[in-house]
Amino acid sequence: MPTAVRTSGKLATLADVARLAGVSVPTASKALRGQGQLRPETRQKVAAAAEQLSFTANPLARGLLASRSGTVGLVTHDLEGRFSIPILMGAEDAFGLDRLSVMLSDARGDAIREQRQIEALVARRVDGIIVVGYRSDQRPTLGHRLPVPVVYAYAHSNDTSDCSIVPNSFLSGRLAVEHLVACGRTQIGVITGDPTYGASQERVRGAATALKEAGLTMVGGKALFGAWNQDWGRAAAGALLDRHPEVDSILCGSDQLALGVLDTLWERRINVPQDISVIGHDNWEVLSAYSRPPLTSVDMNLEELGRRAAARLVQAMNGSPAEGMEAIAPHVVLRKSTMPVA
Amino acid sequence: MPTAVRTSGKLATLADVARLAGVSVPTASKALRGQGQLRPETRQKVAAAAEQLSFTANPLARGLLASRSGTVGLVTHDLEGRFSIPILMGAEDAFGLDRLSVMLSDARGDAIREQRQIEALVARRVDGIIVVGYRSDQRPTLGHRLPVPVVYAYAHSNDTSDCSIVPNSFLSGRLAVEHLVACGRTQIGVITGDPTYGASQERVRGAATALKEAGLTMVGGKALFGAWNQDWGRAAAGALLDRHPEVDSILCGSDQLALGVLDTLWERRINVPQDISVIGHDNWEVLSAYSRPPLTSVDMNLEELGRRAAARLVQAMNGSPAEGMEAIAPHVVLRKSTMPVA
DNA sequence: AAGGATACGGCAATGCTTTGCCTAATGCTG
DNA sequence: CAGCATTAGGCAAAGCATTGCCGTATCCTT
Repeated sequence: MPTAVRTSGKLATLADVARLAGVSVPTASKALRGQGQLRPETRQKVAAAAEQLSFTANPLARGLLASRSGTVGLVTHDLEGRFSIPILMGAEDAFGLDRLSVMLSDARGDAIREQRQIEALVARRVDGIIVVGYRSDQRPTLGHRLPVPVVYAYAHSNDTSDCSIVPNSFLSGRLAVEHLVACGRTQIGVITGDPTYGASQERVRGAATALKEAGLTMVGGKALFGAWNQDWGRAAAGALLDRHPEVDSILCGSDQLALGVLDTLWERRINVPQDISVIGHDNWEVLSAYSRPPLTSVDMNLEELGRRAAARLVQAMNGSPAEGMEAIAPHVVLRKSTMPVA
Repeated sequence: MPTAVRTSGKLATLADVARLAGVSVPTASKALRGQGQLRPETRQKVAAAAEQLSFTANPLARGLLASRSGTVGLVTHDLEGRFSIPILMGAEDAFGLDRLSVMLSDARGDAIREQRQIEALVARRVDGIIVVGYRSDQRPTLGHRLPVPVVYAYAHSNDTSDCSIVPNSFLSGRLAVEHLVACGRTQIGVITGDPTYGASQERVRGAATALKEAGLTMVGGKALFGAWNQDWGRAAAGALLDRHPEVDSILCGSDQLALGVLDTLWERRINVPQDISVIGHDNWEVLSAYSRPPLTSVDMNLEELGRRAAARLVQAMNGSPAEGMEAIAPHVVLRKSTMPVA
């Protein structure tokens, strides 16, 4: 009997176990949970019976008694997108260690929908909720009237007394520049997306700070803001090259932008990474690993972010809620689009 | 009091509602569920009380009694990948938030892990399970000894008495060819990925069938199998062009392959779509929508697949399990990489 | 051998909702 | 006005696991 799941009809209850072991139900419970005063031999008898019947305590009954369901809700806004998924994986991972199950729901960027999802999760008696935003930016708090703790991930709550876990975008920009500087690049241009994104601005600030520390300035004096797609990457790269042919490296706010930049460089027969090095952001493997050349990119460590969020939530569920914002440090993933000057 | 979630302490129980309404607990229950013989005025009194306290029945207690938890498990193998997510969204959609919640777990392609996840879900008393494969291919059944119904999505079970919902890969290949033929293309080459993928073979079969019906043959006589990445797309396109310069269209087994093909065509200054039309598979927006030119692609309708899987599971949970494999029809998403010959 | 201490394990209650059954009250009919 | 048919709503049990409390059996001590 190798598989543990072998029941085909109803699942065994503790009463079945107790009967088989020849003890009362409470005794069986104590035996399995290591409680009470029982002879070791009794415990073993019960354990054997439980094993034989593949018994697992009904979490509904257990939860009813403990006023804990052992489940957490995860509300996301970006399920088809790039960012929720690693966060979700990290969270699932971390919750698994605490024997918590994740109830998933996708609000698809709709606040009304989100409200309904939250209500549904609360109605389901989840013990806590993680809300994953669809952009790394501020978002409205859910308030403090919910009966369970909430942790905000990726997007942070506008209420500083909430607990939020976010990527360290400032550091992302800084690390990218530091990498380029380490490669001996001195003429660094910055192309990024929608300027209304706080993360975008933060990265640029981080980059600017690092440049200043290195005694450099951004080529063109400022970052080129636009849209988060390949087309803008192409266009912006063209403009940058036309106006500032001295540029020797380009820092991009996303991998998609970087792909667009690579397109333009390719078109103009400019060698990457020798003549111009390119670094992206997000490290979206499918884009970065197979581009030509494969793209060096700043990884936000989203799985770690998910794990942290889960850990914070568990903490809060155990009565020690955390406050404020915690930023997860990114790291640079080296590929072939950057290299030291010859 | 606009928000429905306003509780800050413990959630109201039915006893609270009953007390407020001045009736007994069972009466309150009947009133809210539309059961029993009650005066309309009593029902309203109870309804008002419930509303005032934002009462929702504790699903743990309810589930305990009904032997139904109101949750379904979703085991995926491809959380970071492309395919699970739309399926998951479709399923979530179909279950509806008030009725069934989705418990997510990611087995990451590991059979042992999967086994554990399934056990955990069963231990949680889910009412049913959807297993999403990581490739559209055959996979081993979980057997029939589980206490809850299982539906296989994307990958089908090797046991035909299981219920599986899969993409119609044959039709994918056929539709792609039909589209190219409708564009007046007659020299159609086929580039695809790993030949061990059943879906890959199926698509090629579908394409071959459609070609035959149109009185055509595949350029080079057979499909070029390789790997599922951009590099192979580039290489295979190069080989195809070298050996068969007459080719006027290329059918690719994935969008990534198609991007590689576009690279090579671009490099050789061949006009897409005029000189050679390119069609991809999977319709992965981030890749297909921003390539140059944007890529026409066959969409597997994965959300629909998820919805169907959910519907089948609900059916099975209600006592009418379905058997066998159901295939979801794909559709072609037109973009700029294909056009009629001038 | 008798008294007390200790080890062992059972009883009952708890958490919350649902449903079948039964009683009390109301209304109607002759 | 008496008696039966309805109607309204309460009581109790069930579903399952957990835990505090208490009784009993065992053992030790003197």
